[in-house]
Amino acid sequence: MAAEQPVGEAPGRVARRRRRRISDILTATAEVLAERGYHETNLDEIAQRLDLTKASLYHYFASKEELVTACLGRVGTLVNQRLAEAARDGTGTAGDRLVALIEAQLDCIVREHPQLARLFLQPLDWPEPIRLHSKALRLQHDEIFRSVIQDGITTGEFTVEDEGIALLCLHGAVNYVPVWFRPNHQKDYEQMYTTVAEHLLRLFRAAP
Amino acid sequence: MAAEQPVGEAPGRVARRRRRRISDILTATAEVLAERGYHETNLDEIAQRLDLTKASLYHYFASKEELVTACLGRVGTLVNQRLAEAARDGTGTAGDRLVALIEAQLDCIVREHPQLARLFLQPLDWPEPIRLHSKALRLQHDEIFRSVIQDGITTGEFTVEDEGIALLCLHGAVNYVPVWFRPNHQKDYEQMYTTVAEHLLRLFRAAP
Amino acid sequence: MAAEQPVGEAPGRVARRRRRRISDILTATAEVLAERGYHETNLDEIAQRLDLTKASLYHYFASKEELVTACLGRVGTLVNQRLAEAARDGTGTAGDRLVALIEAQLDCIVREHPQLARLFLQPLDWPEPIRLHSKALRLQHDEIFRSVIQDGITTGEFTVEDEGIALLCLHGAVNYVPVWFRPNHQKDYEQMYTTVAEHLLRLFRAAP
Amino acid sequence: MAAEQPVGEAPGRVARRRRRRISDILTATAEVLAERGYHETNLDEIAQRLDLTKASLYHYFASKEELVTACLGRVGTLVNQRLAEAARDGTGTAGDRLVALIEAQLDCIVREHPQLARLFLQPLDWPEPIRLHSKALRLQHDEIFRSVIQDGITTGEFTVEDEGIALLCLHGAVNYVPVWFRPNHQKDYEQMYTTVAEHLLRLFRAAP
DNA sequence: CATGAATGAGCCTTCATTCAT
DNA sequence: CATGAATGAAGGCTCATTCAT
Repeated sequence: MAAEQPVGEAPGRVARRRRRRISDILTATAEVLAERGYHETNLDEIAQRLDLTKASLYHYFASKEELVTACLGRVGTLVNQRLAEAARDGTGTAGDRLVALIEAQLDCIVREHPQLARLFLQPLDWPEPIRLHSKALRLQHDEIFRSVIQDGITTGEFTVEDEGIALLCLHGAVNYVPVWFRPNHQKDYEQMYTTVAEHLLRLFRAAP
Repeated sequence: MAAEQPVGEAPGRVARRRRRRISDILTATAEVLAERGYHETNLDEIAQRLDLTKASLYHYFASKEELVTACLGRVGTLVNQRLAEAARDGTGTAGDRLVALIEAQLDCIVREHPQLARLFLQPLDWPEPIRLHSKALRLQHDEIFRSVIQDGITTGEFTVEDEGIALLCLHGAVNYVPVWFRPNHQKDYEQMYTTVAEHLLRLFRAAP
Repeated sequence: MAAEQPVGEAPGRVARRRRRRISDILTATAEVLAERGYHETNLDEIAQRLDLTKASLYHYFASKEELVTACLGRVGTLVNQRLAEAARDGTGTAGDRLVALIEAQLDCIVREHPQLARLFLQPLDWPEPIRLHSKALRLQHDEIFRSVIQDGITTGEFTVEDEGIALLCLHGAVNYVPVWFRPNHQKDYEQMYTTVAEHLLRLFRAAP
Repeated sequence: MAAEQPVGEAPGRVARRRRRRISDILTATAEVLAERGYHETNLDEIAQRLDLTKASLYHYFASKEELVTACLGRVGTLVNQRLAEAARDGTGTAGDRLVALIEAQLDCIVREHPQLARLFLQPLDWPEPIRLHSKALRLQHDEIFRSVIQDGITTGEFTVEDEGIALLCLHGAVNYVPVWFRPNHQKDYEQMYTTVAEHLLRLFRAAP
C-alpha cells in the first residue's frame, strides 16, 4: 500500500482534500436545509447531491446535528465576516454605515443564502445544541451592529431609549424579509434593500 | 329515568360537551406546540396531557395536520378578533391606536399564547396546507394594521415610502419578540410592551 | 315507561321490528362486502348506510365476524333455496335441469348479489370461522348439483370419471364469472348465461 | 487485503449478493402470502423468516405494495415461462398439448407455489396497483392457452362456440383447484392432474 | 335501544446511526 | 475512504370492540 502513496505526497495533500470535501458537504447541506427546512432535510438527500452515501457523511461529521451545526457555523461566520468588513469601513455617518450594514445582511440572507435566515430565528423544534450555536452567532452578529449604533448615539445622530430592544426589533424585521420577499427582476433586490434599510433606520433616528 | 334525561337538554348537552372537549384538545395542542414546535410535537404527548389516548384524538380531528390547523386557526382568530376590537376603538391619534394595537398583539403572543408567534413565521418544513392557513390568517391580521396606518397617512401623522414594507418590518419585529423576551417580574411585560411599541412607531413617523 | 308501551302491543311487534332491523343490516353488509371486499369493509361504513352508529350494530351482532357470517349465511341460503327449487322441477332431461341450475346460480351471483361469489372462493385471509361457515354452505350447494348429476349418470345421459372433481371444476368456473363479466346491455346477461351453461355442460357429457 | 478483494469481483459480487437477497425476500413473501393471504400478511413476519428487521425490507422494496407486486410478478412470470415452454413443444395433438398445459399449470400452482393461485383471482380488497399487475399477468397467461386452443380449432379437433368464455371457464376451474385439493400421497398429485385435465378438455371437445 | 366517547393493539413507514467489508 | 446492509426507535393512523349515559 505504501507503494500506492508516493512519498512525494505531503500529508498536507490529504488534509487539503479532506477540507475540500467537508466544504462541499457543508455547501450541499446548506442547500438542502434552505430548500426543505431542518426536519424535512434527511442525510440521504444531502449524500445524494454529493454522489455519496449516507454512511460516508459519517466520516466527516459524527451526527446530523454536528453537520447542521457546522453548516450554520460556516454560513453565520461568513455573514458576520462580511458585515464586520462593512462595519469597519469608517466612511460616512453612522446612519450611512448602518444602512450599508443592513443592506449587506439582506444581500447575504436573501440572495446568497436564500431563506437561510429563518434558520436564525431559532425554531423551537430544533435540537438544543444547534439552537445554542445559533444564539452564539447572533450575539457575535449583534456586536457588529451594536458598535455602529453606539457610534451613532455618541455623535448624537441616533436616539434610542433602549438600545438592546431597538437592535432586536431590527433583527426581527431584517430576518423576516426572506419569508415574504419574492423578486421578479434583478433590480428588485437593490430597490428592496434600500427601502427596507431606510425604513429600519428610523428605529434609531430621533423622533421629530 | 325521565328525571335524569330531561328532553330539553338532550341534543344541546352532547354538542356542548363535544365543543368543550375540542376546545380542551386545542388548548393542549397549543401548549405542546408552543413548547416543542411542530415536528417535536407528537400526538402521544397531546393525548397524555388530556388523559386520553392518541387514538381518541382521531374522534375529533382526522389527522395531526388538521388538528394543528384548527389550533392555529383558533389562536389566530382570537388574536385577530382582539386586535380588531382594539382597532375599532377610534379614540386618540393614529399613533395612539397603532401603539395600542402593537401592545395588544404583544400581549397576545407573549403572555396568553406564549411563543406561539413563531408558528406564524411560516417555517419551511411545515406541511403546505398548514402554511397556507397560516398565511390566510396573516393577511387578515395585516388588514387590521393597515387600516390604522392608512388613517395615520391620511391625517399626515404618518409618513412612509412603502406602506407594505413598513408593515412587514413591523410584523417581523413584533413576532420576533417572543423569541428573546424573558420576563423577571410581572411589570416587565408592560414596560417591554411600551418600549417596543414606541420604538416601532418610529417606522411610521416622518424622519426629522 | 309502561305508559309508553301500550299493553296492546304484543311482544311480537318488537320481535318483528328486530327481525326487520337485522335484515336491513345484513343487506347493507352484503352491499359493502360486495363493493369493497372483506378487509376493506369496516363497520363504520355499514352503520353509515343504515343511518346508525357502529356501536348500534353490536346490539344485533356480537362481532364483525358474526355479522359477516350471518350475512354470508343468508345470501348462501337464499341461493341454495332458489337452486333447490330449480332442481326440484323434474321436467326435462338431466342436462336441461343442470343448465337451468347453472343459469340460476349465475343469475344469483352476477345480478342479484353482484360479485358476492368471490366471497365463496374462501379467501385465505378470512377468519377461520367464516371460512368454515362458507364451506358448509358450499357442501349444501354441492348436494343440489350432485343430485341432478347423479340423475344424469343413472340415465346414462352424463358420463364422468370422477363426479366430485367434475363438480369442483364446475364450481370454480361458475364462481369465477363475476370476476370477469362486465355487461353492456340487459340482454348480455341471458346470452352469457346460456353460453357459459352450454359450455360447462360439456364437463358431464360423454366425450365423443 | 488485495487477496481478499480481487478487483475482478468487486461490482459483480455486490450485485449478485443483492440479487440473491431480493430473491430470498420474494420467496419468503410468497410463502407468507400463500399461508396467510394479503391482509393477514405483515412485514414483520416476512422479515422474521429472513432473520431480518421490518425496516431492512425497505432497502429492497419501497413499500409493502411494491414487495407484493414484485412477488406476484416473479411467480407469475415463472409460471408463464414454464407454460410457454410446454406450449412450444409442438408434438402431439392440440388436445395432448392442452392437457400438458393444464397439468403444468396445476403443478405450478398446487405444488410449487402452493395456493398462490388465489392471488390471481383478483380479490376485491387488494390495492388497485396490485390488481392491475395481476391482470396483466393473466392476459399474458391467457395468450399461451389461446394459441393452443386456436390450433385445435383450426385442425377441427376442438369445437367451441365462444373461445373467450371457454378459456375463462378453464381458468376459473383450474385456479380453484388449490382451494380444495388436499393430497394424502405423492401420487395423488399426478392422478388429480390427469383427472382434472381430462375433464377440462371436454370444454373444448365437440359435443357428441 | 341508541350513541358518543374512548381505547388497545397492530401496521406501515421513516430515518439517524452502526458496522463489516 | 467508501459503501451496502442492517437496525431500533419512533410516529401517524386504523379499526373492532367496550361502556356509560
